[in-house]
This record gives sequence, structure tokens and C-alpha cells, in this order.
Amino acid sequence: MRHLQTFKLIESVVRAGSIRRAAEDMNITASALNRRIRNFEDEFGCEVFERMPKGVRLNPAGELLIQHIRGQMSDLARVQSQVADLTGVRRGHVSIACSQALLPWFLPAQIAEYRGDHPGVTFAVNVRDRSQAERDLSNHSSDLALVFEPILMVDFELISTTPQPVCAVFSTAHPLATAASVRLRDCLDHPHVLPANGYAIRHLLEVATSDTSRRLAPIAESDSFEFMLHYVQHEQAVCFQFPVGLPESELAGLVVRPLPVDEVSPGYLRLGQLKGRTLPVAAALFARQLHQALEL
Amino acid sequence: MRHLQTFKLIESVVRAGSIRRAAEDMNITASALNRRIRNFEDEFGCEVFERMPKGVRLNPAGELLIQHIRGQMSDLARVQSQVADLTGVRRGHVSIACSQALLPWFLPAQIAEYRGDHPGVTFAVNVRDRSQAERDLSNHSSDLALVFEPILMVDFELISTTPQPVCAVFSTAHPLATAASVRLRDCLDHPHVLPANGYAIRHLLEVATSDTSRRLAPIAESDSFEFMLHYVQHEQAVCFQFPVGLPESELAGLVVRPLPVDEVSPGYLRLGQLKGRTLPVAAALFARQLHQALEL
DNA sequence: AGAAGCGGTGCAAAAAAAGCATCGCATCGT
DNA sequence: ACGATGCGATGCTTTTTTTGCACCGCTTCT
Repeated sequence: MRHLQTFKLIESVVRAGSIRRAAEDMNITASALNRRIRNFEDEFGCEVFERMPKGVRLNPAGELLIQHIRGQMSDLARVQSQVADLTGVRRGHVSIACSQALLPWFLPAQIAEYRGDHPGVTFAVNVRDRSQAERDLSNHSSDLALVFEPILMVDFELISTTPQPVCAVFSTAHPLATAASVRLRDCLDHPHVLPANGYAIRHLLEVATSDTSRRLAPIAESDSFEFMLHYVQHEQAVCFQFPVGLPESELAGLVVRPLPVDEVSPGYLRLGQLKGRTLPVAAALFARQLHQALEL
Repeated sequence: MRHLQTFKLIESVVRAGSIRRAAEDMNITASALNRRIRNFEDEFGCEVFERMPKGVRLNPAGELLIQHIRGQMSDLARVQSQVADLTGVRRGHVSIACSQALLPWFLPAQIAEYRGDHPGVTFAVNVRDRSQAERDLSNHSSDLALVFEPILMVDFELISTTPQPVCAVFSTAHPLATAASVRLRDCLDHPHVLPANGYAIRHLLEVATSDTSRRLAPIAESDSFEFMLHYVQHEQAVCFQFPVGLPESELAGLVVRPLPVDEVSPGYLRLGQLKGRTLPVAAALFARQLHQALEL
């Protein structure tokens, strides 16, 4: 798109942190890029970058501008997607920032289903923690965020909320496997594996134990649920995960037991978008599908 | 602004209805303009205009595009205004679509007060009926709308609402001038002058008389309140206006009496903006001032 | 002290846009 | 019926803008 070239270049400079690096990325010379920026700043009425010996950085005016630019670009993409829609060519691209739990089963299944109807639509799936996911929305680097317990900042517009009980997961050979029901305190009596700090499940478990005498005493911590699920197949330990992250087909040898919600509050899986933004057709449609899938 | 030139040209073509006329408006040749548009359509991916023997018209894709363009331009203006704000140069421009009643006194006073604090800010005041005012917001051709009883379409975001009783206005020599209170039926017993159909006061009076045996029988209709106010100084007749349209200082020889609200419902003066839009600093500030002034 | 990396600038080459003249086409008025 | 008019489109030349190249001055790091 020719007419937004200057904006794209500026965006690239912001990302690269220096005019020369950005020039290389965009396959033009630094001098040309430099001049375009200076010309733009002239027209714009004030400087946008702070020149420093090691490169450039946005000044406050530039911060305002870059937000505008990002908004413009994603809004134009939305318009083009809508136009493509009414031209009959259903194409598009959906980018999603999501929690790890959605990777093994839920999102692959949902995307495959969507692409069954609309093969022209492409996807980008990025694992993000809850605050980074929201930042991605603000950046316009993701269309949708699907995370547990987001920080819910002002820019986050909820599309859907689904409570998910925390589940204990252990091997079929584990002593708890024969118990009628499993409480958190039972799990803590056994060796247990926990997600690292910052993860929603860890947070919920911390809260659940904070007013009891029981303490979390993980034999292992990890930022990978894949690791933890595999670990409890090797040692008689307990790990935790949300139902949406537990594909039934891959649970051979494992037992899943939801913890009672009066003991451990459920995690809320929240689907959201950037507040006030009109999503491209493809993203809006996919969001609707997710919403329906999550309601079940 | 160089980089939005193409957008400006397209907008101009939409307004002019033909490439040649737009070219003249923008001081370039028709061939250059034509080529820019065709190039843009290439990049954009599909045609934007319907070519007709008498000129061009937007096709559905173009309708979507022009909305995007207008949004872009006004958002960029907002950013520039914010930047000017933090550069210390408080400048800006506020455009208002408003009812006639606000012209003689309220808006002049408000604008003068605002410009007392911010002499760099300029204003555009356009008289619009309630539906046109809302259309102006959608077009981004006005920042604010201040009208009675707007149609309240989906794009209208209310900032402030003020009830205004309908007032009867007549000369001090009029028989009603000595009455303790004035009811609508009293006014209808005398010759009366009404605003034309479509005006809020006319509508409210129609509603008030619809379930009675009394009928409106205006000796004169007008779309100018200025005319009506002056008319009742020449003949012993009654006219109607909202308090906000009646400057006390100019009412020598006239009596103003509010009609009881249980007989004639008050008109609601509504200040609004385009839904979801972030107003430029100057407009947002002025809206806040209006809001406070209207609360008294 | 020197190398490396940064933004900025003068100048010539290259590319893009504009202007001009002209075409084909549909409509309108006489 | 038919020419006049006004529309968008297009080939060609000229003008303007942008780019690339070489180089400067500056700061930082080794």
C-alpha cells in the first residue's frame, strides 16, 4: 500500500530502534529513510523521534503518533477484509494471543473447524501470559486474546467468559486414583508439581491455601504444562490443569479430577478484544465460534 | 499532509461526484487525479467507484473505504491536536452542529468564554436539524452536536442531557401578560405563531394537543425563531421557544412564561458526539464546558 | 587513539507524478 | 437525427519527488 508507506517505515523504525537497522529491514538506504522521516516530521509539525547516539526513540508526541499509526493500519486491514468479504473472496487472517492450556487441543480443534468452512483464512497463534496478551491487543499485534484471569485493563473488551475448575491430574497408579473425590488438601499430602509464579493456576492455588495452614510445597515447578503432564506419568505426583487443556484422547494412563470449587475457585477463561475496535470479518467470526464453543 | 493526499483526493471525488470537478477543486488535472485513483484501486484490490456516464459514485466497497478515510483524517487531526497540546501551543478547532435556539445567546456566550482561556482555538458553528446533526457526526464533519430531541441513532453518544420547558413568549401588552400562570390552552385561545414541521417545539406541541380537542391553528409558521420572536412584538400573538434560546438582555417588551410540564413535555437538549470517537483535546474540553454550563 | 555505529547532507541518477492532447462513449438539447 | 457537451481513460513528454551513493561530524566502546 503506497500511501501508508511512510507510516510503515516509521513503525519499522520504532521496532528496529534505529534508522539504519530499519532501513535494512525495509530494503532501502538509511539516507532515504532518514529523509522521509524528517520530511514527515516537518509536515507533522514537530519531531517524533528522540535522536540519541545509539539510535532513535519515540518522544511523547511520537508515542501518540505510533498509536494512531497502528490503529490506522489495523483498521485499514479490517476494511480490506470486509471488502474482500463482500467481493465473495472470503480471505483473512486472525491473530490470537492465548494461554498455554489452549495449545494442545482446544485451539487446534477450533481453528481446524473454522478453516473447514473458510480455507482462505490464515491464523497466527502466540503464547502469551495474561498481561502480555493484553499488551498485544493494545499494539494491534493480536486480534483476539484468550487467557485465564486477565488483568482486565481498560482496553480489554470481554467477548466471553467461561469458568474452568482447577483439575488435579495424576497417574492411574496413584493412590488418589481410587478415591471417591479429590480435595486440594489430599493433593498437597502427595508430591505435587506446580506451574511457575505468574500462571493462573498457581495463583488460584496460592489463594486457596493462603487462609489455611497448608502450604504449597512443589517438588517441581515449570512454565510448561506439557512437561508437568508428562512428569506425573513418571513419578507418583500430582499436577494441575484446566479442563480445556486436557484432551481426553491423550490422557492414557492419567486421571483427571476437578477440585471442588468451594475449596479452589475456578479460573475464568476470558476471550477479549481491544476495546472499541471493529474486528476484521474473519476475526469477528472466529470469535463468535470460540464464544459458542466455550459456552458448552 | 502529503501521505494522506490520496485519501483527500478520494474524499474530494466523493464530494464532487465526478473526477473532473474534483480535479478542479484540488487544483490538479483530471488525468492525474484519475490515475491516482486507478493506482489506488489497484493497490486496494478492487474498484472503489462506479463509473457512470455522468460521473462516478461509490460502490459498496467504496462506502466502507470512505468511512475509514474520514475516520483516519479526523483521528489524525485529534492526534495533532493532542501533540500541539503537549507542545505547549494550545491550538485546535471545534466544529458544532446545533439547533437554531442556541445561536442568539447560549453558544456565542459559551464560545467567547472558552476562547477567553484558549484564544488559539477556532470554531465552526452550523445550524442543523436533529437528523442532519447526527449525520454530520457520522461524516466527521462535526465534532459535537447540540440539538433538541435528536433521533438518537446508534452512532450518537450522549454527553449531556438537559430538560428545557417550552416557553410561551408574547409582548408585555398582551392580555396574558397579567395572568398569574400561562397554560397551553390559554395560548391557543390567542393568535399564535409556530415553528415549521420538523422542529422540536412544533413536535412537542403537536403531541400535547393530540389527545385534546384543541387544535394548533397558527397564524404564521416559520423556520426562523428570530422571525417569530420579532413578530410577536408587532402583533398581539404568542410564540414559543426554549429558555436556552431566550437571552434576557434582548427581551425588552417581551414576557416569557414556561408552560407547565404536565401539559407540554419539556424538550431535551442533548449534547452528543460520534460513538467511540476520541475527540480532539479542544473539542473534548469544550464539550465538558458545555456540559457544566447546561447542568445549571 | 582508533574502530564502529549512529544520524545528517550534497549531488547525480532513477522513479513517480503531473500535465497535455486526444480517444471512445453516453447523454442531452435542438 | 445529429452535433454538442461532459464524462473517464490513455499515450507521451515534462516536471517533481524520491532514492542511492559517498561522505561528514559525532559519540561510544575497546
